Amino acid sequence: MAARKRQSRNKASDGGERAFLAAYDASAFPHPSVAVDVALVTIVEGALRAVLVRREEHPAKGAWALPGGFVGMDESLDAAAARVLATKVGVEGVFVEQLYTFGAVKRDPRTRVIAVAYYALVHPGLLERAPLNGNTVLAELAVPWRGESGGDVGAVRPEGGRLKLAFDHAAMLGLVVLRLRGKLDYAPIGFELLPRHFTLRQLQEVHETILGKRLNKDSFRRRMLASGRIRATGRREADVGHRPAALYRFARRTKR
Amino acid sequence: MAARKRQSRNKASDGGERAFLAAYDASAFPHPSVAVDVALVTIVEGALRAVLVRREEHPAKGAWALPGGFVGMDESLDAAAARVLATKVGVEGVFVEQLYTFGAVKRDPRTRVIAVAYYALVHPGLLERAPLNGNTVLAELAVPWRGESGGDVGAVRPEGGRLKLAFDHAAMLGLVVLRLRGKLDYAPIGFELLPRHFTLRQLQEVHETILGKRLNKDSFRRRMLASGRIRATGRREADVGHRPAALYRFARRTKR
DNA sequence: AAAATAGTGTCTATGAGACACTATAGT
DNA sequence: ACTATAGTGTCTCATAGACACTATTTT
Repeated sequence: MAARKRQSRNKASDGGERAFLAAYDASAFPHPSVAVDVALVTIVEGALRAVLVRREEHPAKGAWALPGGFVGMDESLDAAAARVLATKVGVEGVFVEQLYTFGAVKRDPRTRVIAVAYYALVHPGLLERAPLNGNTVLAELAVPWRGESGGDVGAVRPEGGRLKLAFDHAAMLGLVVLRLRGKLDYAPIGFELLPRHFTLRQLQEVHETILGKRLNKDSFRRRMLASGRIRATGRREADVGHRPAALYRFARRTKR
Repeated sequence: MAARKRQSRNKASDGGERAFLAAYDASAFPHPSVAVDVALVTIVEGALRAVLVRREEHPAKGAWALPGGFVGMDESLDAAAARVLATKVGVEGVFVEQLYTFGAVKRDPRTRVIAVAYYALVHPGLLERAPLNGNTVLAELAVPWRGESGGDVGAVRPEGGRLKLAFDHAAMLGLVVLRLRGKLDYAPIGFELLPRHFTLRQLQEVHETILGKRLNKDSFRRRMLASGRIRATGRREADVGHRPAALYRFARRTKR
């Protein structure tokens, strides 16, 4: 396919199938750019946070954006998302899932850019080596709606101060929260935000943070223990100033 | 990083924003093609069906594909999906929702094509004027898995005979079924597949078809009546050979 | 011993499934 | 009158929420 592109650039071409295939030459008519934007989400101090990068160039210069990049011609979308995480945030091997594709014509003023949004979940301990300097911040998410209403989600500096979000990234973050809330009960989302061993209390706090509401302790314990998705490690937490809780780990298989 | 490409094209250039914007010239480096593929789904005789079109050209010539088309430079993704439905199937104003974006490098052998998959729901009565000739068929979906396992979904001619699906369209249809099953209880999906007025029995049959399993009649009635999403019209069905059922209609607002 | 949270047992409210029964159309 | 399905009433079972109580660690 790449070989055929040469023909239209060096306008040598004839009839038959070769001509047909040349019609699909990528440069024969204009194509949109395709980018991936990845919301790398974690939980710190009982609040959802996401990595944002300040834009140093036009458009939306000075605004804050999700880490992103253009999709290479020989790179799958999933691979592009993983590359963005690895090169821009220094994170690898974490949970990543495609979210939604944003394709409004004017979403990027410079040219047509179709953005495939992804989200990734990570335990905050894994972000310690991430380059959180002046250009990159682990912003706290401000969700101005309850339940599964949906809508834009804002970003605030941990020490305070609202961040202006670039393009449609407030909508992307809104969809991330909506997706997390929707899938929390069905998919192993909570575990991705915790260290390998965790207590039921920690897991409940993660669920409460994602859902934005308090949960019943007794019912939560029963549901989790009955779900078959967690397994006791036999160990307990230490140095906690009260009765130590049992430590659990995520069990890959849902045994039914 | 893309800023460096500017010299390759418009070599007349100065500092400042103009030069910067020129760097994003769409033809400065190769872009993938972006297409939309739309699964137009309906229910006939207790089975899910989708419109498929036979490919008359390479690649995958002779195989059956979802109606699709390339996204125009001045056309949003949603608009492209609506255009495909209108021009290729003659259907307008129906429920359409984005599903997933398929971006494997080799999914289309001719060149790089990223496909944004959509699904649409329609009552079969609306397809009567659709061009269902030799090139277009309303294929029955064959779901080889239960529940929410997921996986490829096949297509069968209504009169029998398996259809070979082009590209990754079996995976797209699989995701459609998975999405329908997942959203059935939360979103107004069932109503889109029924005429304006319907009986509870018809609604239950739609749910059973989507879920691929039988439902409890009593519980289904109670759930639907308590959901606040349907409203009695006061009318009843006629000419049914037994006690006629009350007709309901979809109530837009969920009153809680 | 005091403080603090972990963990258990039990009661209640709610909703799904099951079943029996009554209602009402066409034939 | 018969048939077939609509629609109602009630019982049971499973699960979530609420509450009371016991257990176990650090200070």
